[in-house]
Amino acid sequence: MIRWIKSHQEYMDFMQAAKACRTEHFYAPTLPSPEGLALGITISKKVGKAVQRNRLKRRIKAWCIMHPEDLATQGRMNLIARKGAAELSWEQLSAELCQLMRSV
RNA sequence: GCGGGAAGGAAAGAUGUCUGCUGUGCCUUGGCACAGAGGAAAGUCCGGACACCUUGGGCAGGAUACUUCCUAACGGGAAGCUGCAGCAAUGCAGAGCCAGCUCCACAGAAACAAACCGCGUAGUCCCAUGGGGGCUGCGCAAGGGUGAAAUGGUGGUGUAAGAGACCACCGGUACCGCUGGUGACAGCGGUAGCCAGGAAUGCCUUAUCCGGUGCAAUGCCAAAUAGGAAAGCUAUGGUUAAGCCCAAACCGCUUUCGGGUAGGCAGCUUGAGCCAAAGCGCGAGUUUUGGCCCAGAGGGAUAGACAUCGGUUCCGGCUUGUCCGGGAUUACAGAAUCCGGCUUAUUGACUUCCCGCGAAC
RNA sequence: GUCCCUGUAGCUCAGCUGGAUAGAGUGGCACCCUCCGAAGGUGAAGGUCAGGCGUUCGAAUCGCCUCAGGGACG
Repeated sequence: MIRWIKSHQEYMDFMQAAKACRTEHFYAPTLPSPEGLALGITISKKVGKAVQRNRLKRRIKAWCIMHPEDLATQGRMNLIARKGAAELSWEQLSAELCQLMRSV
């Protein structure tokens, strides 16, 4: 079961993250954690306007629910979207997320 | 048919499968039922409701500006008035330079109460028949030239030369009277030479309105703790949420350092609400009656993927049309306390009305 | 939520109490200098003054409305 990170303080912990993975449109710092998997999503205003940011967040959430076999079993991760991520199609997005999760 | 102009509404998708989210209700406590973004939710350009701030007053400051009306209010809207643009439909603009100050570059004599050239004339000197020229002084706004702008135009009287100095007509301005209109104003008649500028989206004047801060307002519960330290101002002082002052009230106030907590509930959606009919009003609107309940998140839900059918457009086929196949595209954009406007963004279209020109009848 | 600032040559900025031609540095271009470069010198080009409307005789400058970018506070 995925736990979504919601508090501001927990997001600030990722400033000190040692390990990080990156692809063309995403940057994901990770932290070790004893309990199960925890995911956070960060999309800044540089990515697009409010409609595009909301749609990208919903798509990432939906992909994580549909592909639990690709995700790690434990650890904390913050998915930060970079410029251009809102223009990706569904196939491109899932391919990039697959690549990101395998490199963890 | 061509060209132009104005107004308006609706928001381009529909269905199914799988996987999910938020709220409310129900009970067997994890299932079911119902509901779940917009016309602009946006920009934050205005106006309010609501909440808090010991109190009262003044100045300062801000906003608006033809008239009447609508509205809770408005810088919004409706109907008109005047001016300008346009053949017209129509569009755009709107207090006051007879209170004071300031500015009007360059050019020009002069940019506000003006003499450079010029037109006249008195004295004097020179050449000297008439007359011409120089210097000093005075009168003159007709002509020239400059400029965006130089004191209304035409004709006459008048004069040394001229001039609204005076006269006639025309144009403007101010005032008076009558008529129409709630009013801005319009029409008619009369009087006055009054006719010496422009800029208040320059300072400003006049009239009207405005206290400040904002739902992270504010209230309650829970948790935590050190009512701590230093510096400054101190009763002719300080504070009273704001630039200043006064009154009244109160006795501490300001800055820095250090420590703690950063959870929950309410506010939070029944409202200047929406729909329909009837009445009133040219209209913006408003009154009555009946019906309805229509998002409430809090790292922020309202969806993601796939399939089918559509819309628009492009390419190909031939069986040329309510055809078949393939590709692209399917706007702008996401509630955050809530309303009333304004402004901006917007795909493909649609509806209604008006004006001009041309043709036919 | 409440506010503030900025927009001028490819880049960094002046000019902002209206006055005509919008400047400076730097970069790019051409030429000179040198055996060749660098440095230096000379010359020309390059602008919708973010956009629109208005005020004025005249607007980069004043007023209003938009657009874009950046920032502050709790």
